[in-house]
Amino acid sequence: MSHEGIDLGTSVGYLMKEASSALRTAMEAVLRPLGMTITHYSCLELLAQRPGLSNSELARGAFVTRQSMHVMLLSLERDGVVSRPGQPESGRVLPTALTEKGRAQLATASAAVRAVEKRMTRDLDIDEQSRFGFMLTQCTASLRAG
Amino acid sequence: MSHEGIDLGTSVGYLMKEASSALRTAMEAVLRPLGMTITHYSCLELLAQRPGLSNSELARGAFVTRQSMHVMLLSLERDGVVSRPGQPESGRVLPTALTEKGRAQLATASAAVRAVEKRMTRDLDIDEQSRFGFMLTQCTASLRAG
DNA sequence: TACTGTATGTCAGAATACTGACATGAGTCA
DNA sequence: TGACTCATGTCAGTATTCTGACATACAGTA
Repeated sequence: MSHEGIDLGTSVGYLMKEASSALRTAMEAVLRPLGMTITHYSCLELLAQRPGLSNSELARGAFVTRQSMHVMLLSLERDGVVSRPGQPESGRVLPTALTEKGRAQLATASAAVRAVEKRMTRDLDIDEQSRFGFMLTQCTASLRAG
Repeated sequence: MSHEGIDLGTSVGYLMKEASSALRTAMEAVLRPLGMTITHYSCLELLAQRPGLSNSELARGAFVTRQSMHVMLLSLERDGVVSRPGQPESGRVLPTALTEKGRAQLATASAAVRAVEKRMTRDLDIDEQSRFGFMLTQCTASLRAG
């Protein structure tokens, strides 16, 4: 009576978990010396590309709950890396912005993360990289479609 | 002065994080009704395929620390899902085995997870799936090579 | 207007995984 | 033999994220 389960060696799901775990480990390794976590970095990178993002929007972009992002923003605000208005302009949304200190922090971190990403895909040529990215996007869409 | 960072929309790293986050969410959604977490399920699946795995080996296979797996095994043992000898045969390694209850639990969970994985790759044909898996493996290897 | 549904910011507590540390056992090598 | 290195199981404490909950704000609709 053998278990008709998932062959971990060839399961795309397992391989994806393995790869993302390796990516996570590699990113933590380069961010730790900078005193940053992955969520910390993700938050800064998101704000650099789309300034004024709200707490909830940042949470979705960093793939954590808005509660988790909330505590992250509190500490980033305390450290003077980001700033938020005391009162919302309309509704409840508090748009967040990078400070100069935040931009400086991000510059270093972003270079380090770019190096990791480059290392990850070093065995894939341009066409393969774009094909790979497209497949990942397809997987994401299919999973979310339910 | 624009930020020369990572374009999140096309970054392979970001797309991978997005996909693995979607996979995680989908797996949690099907495992939660069964009263199982992803680590819980991973542990059972590993044991089904390679009976007698030690705590440390299970940890590596599930991509968590051996300390985390240790507390997981304690609760699985308490629930009668796995069993370990009271004393090691040699060294300090305690080989773990699934109980009948554990096998039953796994059968249900494994079917649910297989369905999720199938959904994830439903837009990829056989060749693309194998190509995708190979690319993931390459990424993992490159990241670990440092 | 009133109502419903959806989204937000925030607080509190629980669950989960992590880092640090220690002792034990096996293997290697001088 | 003894010293050294490495991997393991385990304990303790910390950190991070999550779930649950609440009040608030807006858009759409009857």
